[in-house]
Amino acid sequence: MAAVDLTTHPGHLARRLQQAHYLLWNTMVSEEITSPQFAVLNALVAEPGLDQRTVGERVGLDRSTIAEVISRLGRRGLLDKVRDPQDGRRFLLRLTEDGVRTHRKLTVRTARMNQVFLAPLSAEEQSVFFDLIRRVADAAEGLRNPTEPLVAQG
Amino acid sequence: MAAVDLTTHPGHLARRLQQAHYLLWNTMVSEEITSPQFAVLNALVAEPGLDQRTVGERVGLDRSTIAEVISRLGRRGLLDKVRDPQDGRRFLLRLTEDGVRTHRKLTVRTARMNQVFLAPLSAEEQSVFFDLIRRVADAAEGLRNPTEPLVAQG
DNA sequence: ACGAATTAATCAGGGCACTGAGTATTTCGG
DNA sequence: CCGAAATACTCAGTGCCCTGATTAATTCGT
Repeated sequence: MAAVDLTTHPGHLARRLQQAHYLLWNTMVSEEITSPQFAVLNALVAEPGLDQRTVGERVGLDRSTIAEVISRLGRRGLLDKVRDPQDGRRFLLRLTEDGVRTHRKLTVRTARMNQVFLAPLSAEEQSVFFDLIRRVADAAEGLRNPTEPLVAQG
Repeated sequence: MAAVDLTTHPGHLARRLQQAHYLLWNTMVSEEITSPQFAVLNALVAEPGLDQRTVGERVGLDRSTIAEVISRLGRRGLLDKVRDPQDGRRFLLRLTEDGVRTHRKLTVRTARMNQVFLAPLSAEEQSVFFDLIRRVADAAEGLRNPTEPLVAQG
């Protein structure tokens, strides 16, 4: 009797959206490389030689998850991991030839997939879609991440 | 050099949105009961006596995941599982007293959390947010789910 | 009535995501 | 210089999410 309507719950919608994306990715992009894995490849194309923690920060994966993802990409021979001679705690990451090739190939397919995924929305709606999700996600991230006391000094 | 901008990738945004939601849920709603678990409780408040597969359908969880979630809720004593006397393949699910109480308690907290989560958006923006996400998710689901050949027989 | 197809649930296996605890290395304070 | 704090990474544990294969029960066609 006191059941709520989940279609007005942003968390439920976010989960369903991600599931839908997962499915489409699998059929249109790759069954081997996942979307988070592609995000890591992409980060290392943009900034080769990043360490593990920073890559995680760039793509939004915590320390444990990024370790697993990188381990899988390493096993597939898509990236190399070398200890930083300057700082023995860090591992520096760099794509292999194969990693770069894979990233290039998937970039094309991903673009196609995004078009299909967003096809139900007009161009303006797509911009709004990005804007609204980004604002909600950023704000919620900010709640957890006290980015300095936020004082307006001056 | 050929790196793409992930903030224009709906899949990446969907993942970040869900992560943000996960965090907020943990701090504002419950550390014990997860959002998918709440969805299952909610489905059984609306329709007591559903079988496992149907609950999964209602909340958007596949056969394997729904089995795990239900097993956890059962272990916590929030629902009962009895074999359907009419059809020995099915298990009929029903919340316990404790399950109903838990659902009621979390319903209140969830509403509060949704307000905080959506606070960055105006009321109209929130409607648009729901509408756009729902349309994209539904369309993508439809791609995978050929809802009958769609013939207009006359 | 009886074998074949269908259906509900389970199991094995891979991947994502988080927390808390532990290890190794560097940095900082006295 | 040396011990304490900070930092990068690893490990153990829990939970979500999917696929493909298997098992048990029902239904359907002949």
